Amino acid sequence: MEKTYQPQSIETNWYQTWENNGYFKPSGEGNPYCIMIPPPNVTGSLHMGHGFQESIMDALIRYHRMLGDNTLWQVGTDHAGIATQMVVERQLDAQGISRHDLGRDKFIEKVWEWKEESGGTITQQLRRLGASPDWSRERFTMDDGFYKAVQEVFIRLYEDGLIYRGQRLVNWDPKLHTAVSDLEVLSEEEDGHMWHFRYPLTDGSGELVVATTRPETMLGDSAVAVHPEDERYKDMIGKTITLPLVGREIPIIADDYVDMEFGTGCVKITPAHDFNDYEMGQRHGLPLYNIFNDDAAINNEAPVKYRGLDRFDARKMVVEDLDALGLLVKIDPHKLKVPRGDRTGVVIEPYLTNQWYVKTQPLADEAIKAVEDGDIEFVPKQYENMYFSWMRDIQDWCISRQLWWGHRIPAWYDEEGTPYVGRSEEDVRKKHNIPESVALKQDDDVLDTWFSSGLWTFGTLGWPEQTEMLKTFHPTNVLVTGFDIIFFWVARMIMLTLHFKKEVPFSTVYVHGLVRDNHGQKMSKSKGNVIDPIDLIDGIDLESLVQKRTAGLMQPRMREKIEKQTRKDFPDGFTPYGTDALRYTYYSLASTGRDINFDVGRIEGFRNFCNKIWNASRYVLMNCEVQDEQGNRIEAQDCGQTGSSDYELSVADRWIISKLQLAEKAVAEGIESYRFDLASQALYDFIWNEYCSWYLELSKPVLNSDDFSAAQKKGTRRTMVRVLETTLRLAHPLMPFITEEIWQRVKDLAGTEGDTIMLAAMPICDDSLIDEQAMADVEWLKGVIEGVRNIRGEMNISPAKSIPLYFANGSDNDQRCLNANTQFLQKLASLESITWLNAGDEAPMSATGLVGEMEILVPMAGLIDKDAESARLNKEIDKIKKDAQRVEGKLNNPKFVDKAPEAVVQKERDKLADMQSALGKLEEQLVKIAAL
RNA sequence: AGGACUAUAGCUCAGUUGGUUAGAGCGCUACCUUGACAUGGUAGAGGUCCCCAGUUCGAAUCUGGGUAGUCCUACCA
Repeated sequence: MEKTYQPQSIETNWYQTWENNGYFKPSGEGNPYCIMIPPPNVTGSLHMGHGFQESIMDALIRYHRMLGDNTLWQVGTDHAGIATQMVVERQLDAQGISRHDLGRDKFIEKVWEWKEESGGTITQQLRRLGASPDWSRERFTMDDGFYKAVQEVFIRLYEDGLIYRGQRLVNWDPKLHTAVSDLEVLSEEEDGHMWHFRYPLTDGSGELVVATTRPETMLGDSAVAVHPEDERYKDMIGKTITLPLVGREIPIIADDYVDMEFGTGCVKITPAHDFNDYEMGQRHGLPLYNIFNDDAAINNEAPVKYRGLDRFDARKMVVEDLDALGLLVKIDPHKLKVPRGDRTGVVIEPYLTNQWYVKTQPLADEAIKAVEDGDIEFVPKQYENMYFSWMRDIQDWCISRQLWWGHRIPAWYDEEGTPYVGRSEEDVRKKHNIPESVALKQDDDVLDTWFSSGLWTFGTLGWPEQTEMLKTFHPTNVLVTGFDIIFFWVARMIMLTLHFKKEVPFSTVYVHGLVRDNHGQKMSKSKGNVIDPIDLIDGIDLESLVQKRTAGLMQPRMREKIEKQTRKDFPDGFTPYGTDALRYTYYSLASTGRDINFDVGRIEGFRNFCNKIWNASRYVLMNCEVQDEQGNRIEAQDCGQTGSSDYELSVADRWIISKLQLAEKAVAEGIESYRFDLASQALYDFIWNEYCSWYLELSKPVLNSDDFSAAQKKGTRRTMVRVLETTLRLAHPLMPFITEEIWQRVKDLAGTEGDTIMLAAMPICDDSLIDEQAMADVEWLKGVIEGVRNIRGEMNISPAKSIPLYFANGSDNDQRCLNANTQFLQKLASLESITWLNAGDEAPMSATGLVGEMEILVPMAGLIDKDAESARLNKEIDKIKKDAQRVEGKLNNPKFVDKAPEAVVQKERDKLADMQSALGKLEEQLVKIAAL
């Protein structure tokens, strides 16, 4: 074994082996356990959020697999309609080709080509993380099976009356020329203006002043509204306005919706271009004047002068023209929320079109009930509120998209535009008796990507066929996801699955937080703070990192800033930390679903942890094997065969076995409650602070001294290697690579068999192996050693210097412990001699420490400076005094003594007695020292 | 506007049903190349648990009110 842990040399090999041997497939035995991967975009690449999410899923999967469950991690990718189409369009754009030049079929061919070419990126990156899904079952949301499922779902929903086609306002993306759902629109506050215009009454009796943030829409006004109670305008209700620039005569109407306090109290109403106005238009039977075309440029409904103008140019011209007519009152600066497409960033228009909708209310009712009844549980719980509030106020879901890449809508139109829904043109003709003479044309639109991903849990398992996989693994156990797609995906999966499967898609939704940078900032390309998980695994030099972060940035100023920041934050780039360290970092930060701030400093600590495990294993092997000079095994030593009894277990052996049980319990509890931070913490603590720091140190005197028998040595070797082997299995779900690498070398020494640690048994806490006496005895030993080390440390006694140690005021138990642990003490505290003082024995002048009631003494002669020891004692005395005062105060308070439970009071009394006794001893000692 | 969440060591975070001497990792200080490991060891410093009030014998923990931050939902032209 190498002297230090080198992750890159072991990771890819093991992954290959696992995958090639089919270890990721369900075993076919045991309780089913299934997780569906949230399918990443097929053309995407791995970011920190994926890394976090996949690491969590992989830990759960590996844990359950090792528990013996029939474990399936279903993997696949999403066709991601808009995102993918945009990527390919951008590429074509670079060659000066538009998708319209190619035509639909050719374009789609191009997208498939692109998918073949780059679709493997993310799945390869998933492998680098050590993820263990069943790749043989990999799916794609546009593969044949999914096509069938999507069709079936659409048709059945249509037949159930839950899908309809309707004309209404939608969110229109003028760049993509498609409708998008409410969720795909992001509204941010931006600086804008409020324009005030005069609208003259037709009869010349006066005018109204309206305020608007969107002057160009006045070309489509069909009314002006005021509040019915508004005294200022009461008389004008029912009169008409002659709309400037257009010349249309439009009514002044009264509606409660108008806020008298806001602006002038008069609202221009443009039903075709505003959601609220649309509603009002419906209430008052107002006509709709659609003044835009698909590009959001002015169409022929508007006066000739404005036709063909872009909406923003039109705005300018309208304002200028109104000003020229003396109708512009004023322009105020105004902050307003501007709706933008989440993909394109352009301003979204409310636009009147025909679209397909899912009637969500009936589906949502069931979906709410499933969570209310506890059939689905969110972890953490508070996300259920978010879910409920959205579901209870859900709008119909616009599912058609005017894109080319996606699932084509299974609807055909005759020449009158009547839609017929069916599996194919033939099917439609048969169902509706449409003769060949009538031409049918399939709907050009495709379905919202989330419509197909909503079928993910059952679509991937073979539905609509009743497959064995479907029967075995559905409903799945847990969905691991971010809160940002609860509405997009989780809610819709629940609705669609309940409707079609009559069962929930999963029983638990584990919602994790967002991965941010170390300052709590969202990672984004434009901020230049993105960290690629692969770079953490493989390492990256500073120049490449700077290059990566600044590539493709538009503004040179940002570029400079990002470069500077990067050089400052990571002057050496990243060294290769390896997958296991990265994963461990994620786990350590995965607490209660809150966002995590990823600090690169932490990963280094866990890389060191890997190194610790590595070297501890080297030490164990060194003692359990006869090795050549390179450290290769020549032969195994006898580590106590399974079933043999020619060995003895020491207190230390029984202690570490006990501690191992507790660690097993803590890890299991952590994983099962999705507290990976607690699981990883417990494991870290056990391995580093108990196994390495104490147990392996305690093994040294046994193995290196002739004072111990062959049976004792064997007992130690046996415990050492078996605890290591068990710990590796315990750690495997969190750190798959290093554990496999080492396990292969120690398994036979520990009497274990198996081809891979992946399929070995997860260790489970055995209470009968917990030895309270052994744990107490080792605590005693640790107390004495730490006491001596404290004196050494504070007195600046060289660790190389062997010192004598005296024990005073010890009990029978202390003496028993001492006798049992003499050699350990001698070695670990580096003692030259040990002397037990009975009552009345004269003690030399010493530096002292307390272990319970017992005193340990390090003679001062030649070692200890009087002043330093006085200072040390004073420090200790002050500390205890302060604490004692507090406890005394409590006990002197009669209310406390009367009202607190007796056990609590007694505990305080005991505490005080201990402190007083300690104080007495220390003070006595201080006097002695001072008298020198 | 409504709602959720967060505030604990210099930094990133734990802290179970109110009873601890409030913890961990990193960083910091001093010492140490001892035979697994300097990606290491030993010892240590470091906290007004955001503020105020309340409940209680007792509050980091419960209640109310503030302050600051993050996020979600809905939005007034």
